[in-house]
Amino acid sequence: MTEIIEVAKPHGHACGRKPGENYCDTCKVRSLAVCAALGAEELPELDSIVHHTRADAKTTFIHQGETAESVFSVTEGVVRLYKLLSDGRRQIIGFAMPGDFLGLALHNRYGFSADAVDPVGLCRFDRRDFDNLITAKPHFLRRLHEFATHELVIAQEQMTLIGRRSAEERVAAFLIAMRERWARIKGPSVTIQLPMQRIDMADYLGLTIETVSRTLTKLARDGIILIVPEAVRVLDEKRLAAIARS
Amino acid sequence: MTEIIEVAKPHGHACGRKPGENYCDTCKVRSLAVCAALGAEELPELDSIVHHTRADAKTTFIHQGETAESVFSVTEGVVRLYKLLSDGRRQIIGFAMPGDFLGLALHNRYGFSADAVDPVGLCRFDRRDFDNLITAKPHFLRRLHEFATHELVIAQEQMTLIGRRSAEERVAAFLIAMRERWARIKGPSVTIQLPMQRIDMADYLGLTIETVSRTLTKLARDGIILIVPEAVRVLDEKRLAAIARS
DNA sequence: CACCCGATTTGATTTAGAGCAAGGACGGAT
DNA sequence: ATCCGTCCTTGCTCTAAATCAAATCGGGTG
Repeated sequence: MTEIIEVAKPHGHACGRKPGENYCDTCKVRSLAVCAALGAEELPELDSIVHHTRADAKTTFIHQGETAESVFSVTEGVVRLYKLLSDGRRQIIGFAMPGDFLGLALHNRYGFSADAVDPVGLCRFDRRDFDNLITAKPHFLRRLHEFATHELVIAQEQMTLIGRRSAEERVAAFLIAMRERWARIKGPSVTIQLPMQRIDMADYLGLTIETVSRTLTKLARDGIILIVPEAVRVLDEKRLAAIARS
Repeated sequence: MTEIIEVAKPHGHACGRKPGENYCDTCKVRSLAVCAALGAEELPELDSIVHHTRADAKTTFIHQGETAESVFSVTEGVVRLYKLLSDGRRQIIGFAMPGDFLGLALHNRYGFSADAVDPVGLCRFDRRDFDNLITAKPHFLRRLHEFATHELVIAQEQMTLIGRRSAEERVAAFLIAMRERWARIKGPSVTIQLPMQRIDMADYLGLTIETVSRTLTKLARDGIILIVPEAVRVLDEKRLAAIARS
């Protein structure tokens, strides 16, 4: 029942805030997020409808089937998005990271649930407000559309991964994808942060926790990676990529 | 090497065509397609950039990896969209039917191939022209974005289907999905047209041809469906839905 | 009509990964 | 330091679906 915590704003919108003084100005992930479509002069408009919130690790802040009243942009931390079947089987449809937008794939109700893997920072938008912004700013809609088509590309690649590739290929491809995503946010590194649990990787890759564990162990035994807490270190980039490419 | 055939237009755009006289006016699937976003007075603009084409059964008209110079709207027939791995494994990422749009999930190059399952009618647009139209008409972009988010919802459901459901559940869900799609186009029917081959269903569902065949045979033996050439007849809707729902 | 060829079905066997059951590692609470 | 709970790993067994191998069906063609 834990819900997300709405962070109080030091300056209300209607108060005497000086022009240019807003959160979005100093946002570290603005250039990655949908917000990058808006110029500096438009930021106050964005700032006036954004609600800065946080979600504690392990809390669910989007519930599959509920009326979709908000959309979110992730500023910090990692979110897992998943679908649940009636008998408890789960498919993780994606991990959202800083700069990612949540709320593309929805109609009136959320088609998935979302929870914080670690402590997460979010910009929440009322769907109505967000819709008005889209209508007023076609270039913003365009950016959103680019995000949607990019998500679609990722989803189709994931279908191929799950439908046609072996456990080892899936795990290797996952590691490389995570590495590239972190690189965009934090810059390149041989250490791939994996804040999610093994079961999350399994539910993302259409495998079981045991298979993921065994596969990582095998990659480590083969000298391709080194398993460390919350991460893996890449030892043999070439071979890892070769496995992922199939 | 067979390429799509560009159909000659009886009226060139620059010629003395009377206002209101264009293909889109009489298009049977306009209300289903992206084109529905444009009012009657805007149709000539659409008509001026559309190229009516056909693709014979079995011909490939989008090649994965090639520069994406066109986007398409399907007016007739069924198209299979797929990704190929270097060793020949194939994942069909979707079947496009009349009203569907091809060209959402692309950047500079096509990320998938497409070929005609049966004879297909297509509206082809030059990407540049299409882009100009989008820029000029925000409501058209909006419609396109709705198509993209809808595709994304479908893709995420497919991920769940492939990643977490049994062969029988996959086949049952596929049959029901096909039935609903035909219903939108042609109206409801107990006969589900299946113009694609077993191997296409298999590659769509992440299974093998033998498993698809056996599963259909089992559904038929259980009195849930009747297998007929190019289609199946639904005999027990309730049980079919129950299997698909999991 | 007989033949051919591709698609599909069916049967027999194998296997990748699932499922089950212990251990082990690690972090937080007492 | 010890206990406890969660997560992760490992070993063993089982099974759903893959793979291999024939039939069988059906539509076109000479």
